[in-house]
Amino acid sequence: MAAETAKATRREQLLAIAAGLFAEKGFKNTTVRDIADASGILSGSLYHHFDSKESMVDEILSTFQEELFAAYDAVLASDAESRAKIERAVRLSFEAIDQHPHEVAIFQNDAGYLGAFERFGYLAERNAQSREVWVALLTEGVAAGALRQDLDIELTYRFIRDTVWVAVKWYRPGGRHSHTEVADQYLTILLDGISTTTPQLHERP
Amino acid sequence: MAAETAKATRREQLLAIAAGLFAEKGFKNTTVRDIADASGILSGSLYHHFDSKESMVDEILSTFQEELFAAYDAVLASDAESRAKIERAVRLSFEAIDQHPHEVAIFQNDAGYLGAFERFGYLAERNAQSREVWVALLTEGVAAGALRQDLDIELTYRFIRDTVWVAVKWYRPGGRHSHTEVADQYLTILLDGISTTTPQLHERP
DNA sequence: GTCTATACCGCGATAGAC
DNA sequence: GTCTATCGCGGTATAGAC
Repeated sequence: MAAETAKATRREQLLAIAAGLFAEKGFKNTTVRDIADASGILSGSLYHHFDSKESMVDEILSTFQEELFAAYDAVLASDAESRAKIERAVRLSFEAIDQHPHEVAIFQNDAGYLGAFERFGYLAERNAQSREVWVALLTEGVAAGALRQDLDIELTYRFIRDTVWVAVKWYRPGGRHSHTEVADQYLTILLDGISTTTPQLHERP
Repeated sequence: MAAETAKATRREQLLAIAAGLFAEKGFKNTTVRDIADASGILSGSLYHHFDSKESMVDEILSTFQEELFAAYDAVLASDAESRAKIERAVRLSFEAIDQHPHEVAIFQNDAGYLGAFERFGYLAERNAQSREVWVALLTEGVAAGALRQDLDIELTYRFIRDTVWVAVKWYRPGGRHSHTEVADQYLTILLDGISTTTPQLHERP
């Protein structure tokens, strides 16, 4: 297994370099030569490790998604309170942005383009799966009385999904705010809003 | 001026077609031949109207941004109450998504790539300008007591900016929700949160 | 596992006829 | 204002030497 690890390590090195470039410049805008240059080898040599540029991004995304959705499933299956589950799902997402910023960025920026190919059909499936997770959490939250009764679940789901993942555009691991701090601020806004007036019972004397 | 209108109209037709393709597939991923095909002419003919593909996206973005920022300036300069100004700025943004979805999508998806060229330096300037508008509105809101004192202005600005514009990914003009309905839901969440518990005074017995 | 060399294609753009 | 024809570049990918 030592030999296998070494082999896998080289592969993963190259994938990590590719992921950084894909995230920074976009899949289509990153050339095979860019990846080779950044790896210190020539473009032809990359094809000893991978079939194609598409194969590289495929492996990057599918590996990440597998890990991420296993984590979501664990939250959904847990027996915590409704509100706690929602908080954990949100924190999980910011943690993913912290630990896999390139993968998240690639998914955010290029899933639309890649999803058009049959090979990347699983991206749409994962999207549907994510929707199910959140709709379940929100529906449960409303039923349990933890969330407002008048919420449009579908709209709220889209807001949460987009507003969480879009943070990858500016969040930098090791920057001024930790991912837990960002999650705290986000949850405060999401759950209680930015206004000083109380919700439901509008206004005070 | 009738002749001029006809001339401008042809130009604008082509730009509108290009904008749709840029928004759908991305700037880099849209070929000059795609645009020509969709316009019913050959690729060479496009160069009678425009210098280059870059010129096209330049004209699309700069025209839109000029209009948008004039609207923001009007809100900022108005003498409405702090909270009302914030609401108007948000509604303005959803209105822009409704009326210029292609332009917003192009900006969201390709500003990063395009901004690297000197020619598109104004994109970064506009970004800074937008930040100034929002930081001013939020600072004013906190000072006036309309917003929580403990808000991280910078973080809140980024949340609002991203969470508003990202709606272009799923909002469809003429779809199930009008842009005003979406803005209503968004403002409700932003200002008051989705939770049923009251803010500030955390917890109950 | 990497390099040399190269095939092949689609891209943005141009020149001149109509 | 559009078409025909074409150039030159840079992209992905391949074959075989080292």
